Amino acid sequence: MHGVNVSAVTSLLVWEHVQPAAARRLLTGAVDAFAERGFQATTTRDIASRAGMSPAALYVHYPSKERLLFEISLYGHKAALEVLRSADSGPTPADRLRSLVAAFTAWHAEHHTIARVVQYELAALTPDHLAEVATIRRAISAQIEQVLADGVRDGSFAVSDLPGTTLAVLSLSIDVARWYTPHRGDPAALGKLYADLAERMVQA
Amino acid sequence: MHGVNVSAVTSLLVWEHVQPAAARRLLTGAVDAFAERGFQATTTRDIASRAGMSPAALYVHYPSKERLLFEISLYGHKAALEVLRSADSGPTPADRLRSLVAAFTAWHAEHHTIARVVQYELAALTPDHLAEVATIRRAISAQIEQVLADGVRDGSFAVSDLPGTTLAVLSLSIDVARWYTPHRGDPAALGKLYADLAERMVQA
DNA sequence: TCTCTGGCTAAGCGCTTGCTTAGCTTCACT
DNA sequence: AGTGAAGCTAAGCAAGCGCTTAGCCAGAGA
Repeated sequence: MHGVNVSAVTSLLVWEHVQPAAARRLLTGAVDAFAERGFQATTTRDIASRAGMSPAALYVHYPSKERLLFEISLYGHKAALEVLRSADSGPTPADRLRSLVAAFTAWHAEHHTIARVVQYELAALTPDHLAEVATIRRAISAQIEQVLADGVRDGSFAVSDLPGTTLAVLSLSIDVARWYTPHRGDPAALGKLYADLAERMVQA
Repeated sequence: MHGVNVSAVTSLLVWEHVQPAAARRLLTGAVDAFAERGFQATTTRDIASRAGMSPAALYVHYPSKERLLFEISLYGHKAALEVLRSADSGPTPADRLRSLVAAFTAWHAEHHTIARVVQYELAALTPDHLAEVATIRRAISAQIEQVLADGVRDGSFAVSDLPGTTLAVLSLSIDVARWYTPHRGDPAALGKLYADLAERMVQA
């Protein structure tokens, strides 16, 4: 019933590290299902059938449905943080901010199914798993806050409320995961627009 | 088990039009539960027990769990649009934008439980109910887009991508529903901050 | 006083859920 | 050829789901 679709094809590269292939098919199926319907509305039978397997096969590779969610959420958070870390470059705070926002926004558009799970399914994680993921989330916002602080210090940014503005900049990119679909334009172009808007939000 | 809490107290004024009182208690219980766990993870038994009733009592007042969601979502959307309409005033587009963003943001903070249901539970509505709510959503974004267009026309705003910027301004406020909790500060102060940020995003 | 209506509960129905069990097949390695 | 592990399926279990049924009770109207 479920053939190879665009999302599964892109995911092939993203989830290359997941072995064996059957475990990866279950995982990409779960990403699509969780993004589409949410964790609670997704059944293990749905996930298994997207991977072309019987329901029981899921438990050969993952001990529970929640563990599948955690695997996705953890990797997604790590990927998002990595995107920010490698984008944080440029001669001035303004350049760095533009680069950060462009990359973070484009990632949320490009990987909007993963991003949807990362941003909106936290409540379904166990307390332990949530705590692990929360650590990465703090690192993500710290990355933005640092650039804003650097810009304030050298006088290129005028920010009255640093934590509040950090959250606002993050919100801009994160909310992309809520509404983005491929027909809404090129992720890179969206990233440029948002980089522009973010810069104007803070520049002195 | 569930006593009168802050949320229920505030909701008393908001949901005054829902009669009889038992139907209102079910509705406010559902708002809290849906906001906390999401629609799919909320059971009719949970909603009923928050209202201090047996599970079957829910069906005396509402024909289904989805109908309860629709009632909340429809009223929430209407309230959000009303907030925007009555805030759209001021001599210049910049004044109007500031007023709109401040009010819309403060509403999402003040009524963050309702807002959470409004913004993040659309997928659980039936197609018919979703269509009805989508009409209001279009009116909401049209309200923002109009002010931006007016500012562009009189030269006070510089906006390269009107629909994209409209969406970004909306995102700023909407995402508040995702992270806001009462200990994160005064809704009005947050509204002022966001009004400031939005104005800077677009001003020429 | 009797009856009707609105609001409620106890019990439970049919179904779906996450997950388990038992067992089959394939295949690398000896 | 024989063995063990890995990967899978058919079948099904206990629990929980949304919702229904049957009936109780208080209070208003005749």
